[in-house]
Amino acid sequence: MREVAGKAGVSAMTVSRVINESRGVSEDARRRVEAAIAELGYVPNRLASGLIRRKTGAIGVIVPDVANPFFTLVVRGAEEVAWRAGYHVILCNTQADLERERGYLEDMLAFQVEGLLIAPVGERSKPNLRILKKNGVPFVLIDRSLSGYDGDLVQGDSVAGAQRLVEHLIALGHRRIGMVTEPGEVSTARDRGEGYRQALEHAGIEFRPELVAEASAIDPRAAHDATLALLDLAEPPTAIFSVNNIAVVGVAEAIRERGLDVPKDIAIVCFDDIEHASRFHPFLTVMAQPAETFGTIATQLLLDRLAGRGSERRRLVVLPADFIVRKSCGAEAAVGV
Amino acid sequence: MREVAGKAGVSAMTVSRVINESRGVSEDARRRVEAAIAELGYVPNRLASGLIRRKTGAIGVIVPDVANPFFTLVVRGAEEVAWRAGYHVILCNTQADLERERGYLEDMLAFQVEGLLIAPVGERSKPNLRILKKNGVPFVLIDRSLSGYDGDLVQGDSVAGAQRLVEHLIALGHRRIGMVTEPGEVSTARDRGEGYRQALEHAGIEFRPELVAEASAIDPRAAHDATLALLDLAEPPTAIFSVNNIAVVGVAEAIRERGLDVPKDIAIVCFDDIEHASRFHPFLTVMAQPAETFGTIATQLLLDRLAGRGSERRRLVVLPADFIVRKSCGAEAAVGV
DNA sequence: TCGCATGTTGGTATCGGTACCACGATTCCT
DNA sequence: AGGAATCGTGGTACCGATACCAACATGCGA
Repeated sequence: MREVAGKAGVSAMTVSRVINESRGVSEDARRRVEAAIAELGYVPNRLASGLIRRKTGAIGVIVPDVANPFFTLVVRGAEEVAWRAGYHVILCNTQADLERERGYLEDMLAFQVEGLLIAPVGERSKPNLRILKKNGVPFVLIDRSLSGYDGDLVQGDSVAGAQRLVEHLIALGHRRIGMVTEPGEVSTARDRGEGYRQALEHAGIEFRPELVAEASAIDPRAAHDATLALLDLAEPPTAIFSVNNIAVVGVAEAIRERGLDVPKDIAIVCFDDIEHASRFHPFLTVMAQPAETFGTIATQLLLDRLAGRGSERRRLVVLPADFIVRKSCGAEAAVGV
Repeated sequence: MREVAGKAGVSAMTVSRVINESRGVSEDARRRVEAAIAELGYVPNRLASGLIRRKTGAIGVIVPDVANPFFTLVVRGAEEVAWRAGYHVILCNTQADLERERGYLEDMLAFQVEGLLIAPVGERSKPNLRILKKNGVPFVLIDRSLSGYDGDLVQGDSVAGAQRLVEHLIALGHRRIGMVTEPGEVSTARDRGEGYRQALEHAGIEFRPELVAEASAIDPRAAHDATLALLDLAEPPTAIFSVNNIAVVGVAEAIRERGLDVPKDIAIVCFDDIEHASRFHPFLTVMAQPAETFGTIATQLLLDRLAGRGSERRRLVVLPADFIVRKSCGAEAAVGV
């Protein structure tokens, strides 16, 4: 920087003013400085300015798995909005591991990010979030809530969505409906289970615990194993509701392994669409969540807070999902809400 | 930090030593400092330490589209290796836009990242990379090369892979084989086109330019339009080779739109697998690239350079793809190389 | 007993910018 | 014309950590 100042025949202060486009610089001086910057290929050091201004222009996004199509889109949406607002995204992938989540949170603080978007691993993430509170860094939860959490949150309507999917199965005549779910510490899994139960109850069908198989992790393989357990019951289900798009991959593999045909032998529905898969081969009946919108809105909420425009109160955004009927249940293809 | 020092009854220097685990601190002092850190929830400021040490512990990853399953996996692989080495990943999404690419590159420099992984937009990215050279920041290209580039590079064997796919189609009796490709400024598109031509040549089939449709962008919609042009030819192709997994989504949509059946009426092959889609519904015959490995190896190369372990010469890694025969060509399913 | 190596600690300058204040030169007002 | 307001500019301290050096206590060998 001093080099630039020397070349332009001005002081470092004036260079700083030019970079930050603050007024109070003569046209003449500005031109000389800009010429010097271009010639030297000078790029200002954000660490230094961030240090004194306490603004880094970076926000952190922490998700369990970027390779999950849902979170991929969330990240893309977040990145898009952040970019427009002049912010950068530092992406962290926790692999659904609490220790890593904690490590990343601390590191984000160390990097002085101005705020965070977080899809927490689960209930046990609470102590991790407390670190944030303690350091006064604003954050917005995405997709998953935590019991007792009262901050900003963007989530889908898991209860209603799950209910709608199961009602669809019931309307097609299914009575033994299985559910493949993920660990109960994830709020969406709990909510979708609740929707599943409500649908059964409204239809006067008894809830049977043995028809709910909990996968040990958010992973197709775990869902695959859970599905096999359902299929090997004395009275296997005639339809399966998969808690999300990752699990449904394992569900399909297990069904294929048992030589069954979808939808002839068994019907499938699931939460979350599989973007490219469904365009390539529209087959699965799903509740499609507007994943990218999760990212854009959450980022918007965060940016509002950073700009001091956020209201005092918490802001809770619930995004509805689209019910898309395709072929995996044998029903006539049609689109409804 | 001074607060911690005060609480522990030592100087800031000693606190710094404890944080950095450097020796020369008594057990007694160390314990007091650690207690103070825990009690105050103190997190060291990386900006400040980065400023003086000229090490930020961050690397940048710049890709055209994180939502592309290939790059998603690349990012996951990179993040994984970086994390193990104590580095963080700052993710940038250029949307295949040159201006954004340039903006991100400058911003990464401003953030003082120690190195970069880049999948460049295309040939026109060269001036952007020159900025990096000028500032002496090491970087590794991923997936795509640039003519005349002589730095580190991790890429797939596009020529051989494409050739293998087209040979498969020829072996099944196809003679009019179309190709849906992307803009020629992307090296992989050029290489795959080359493989396509070689396969035809070896089989004594004349290369017909009208059977190659170039999509205007890396986007299913553009590929869709290009495919329609092929299907509406007086003599449409009996098979289509799609340049990648994103394009094939548009290809399939166009084929469906024309009321054709795959593989009965037309065969499809493509480069890159669609991870979740292929597990859910194994259908498409593809050359599956080890995308995650692209990320891990590229990051490893970069880390080597950062540690000064990189050799003087460029390092070029070419990863072979797996040929996976499924149902989209009507051939018997089998796995080969 | 002295000199010196070793181990522990604190002081000071510094990384590269920016906030804040001060200063001289204009311009404008009454 | 004299004073105030405005503009352009530079000087200095400082953000929070670390490199480097100096200072001190201790223990050892000669």
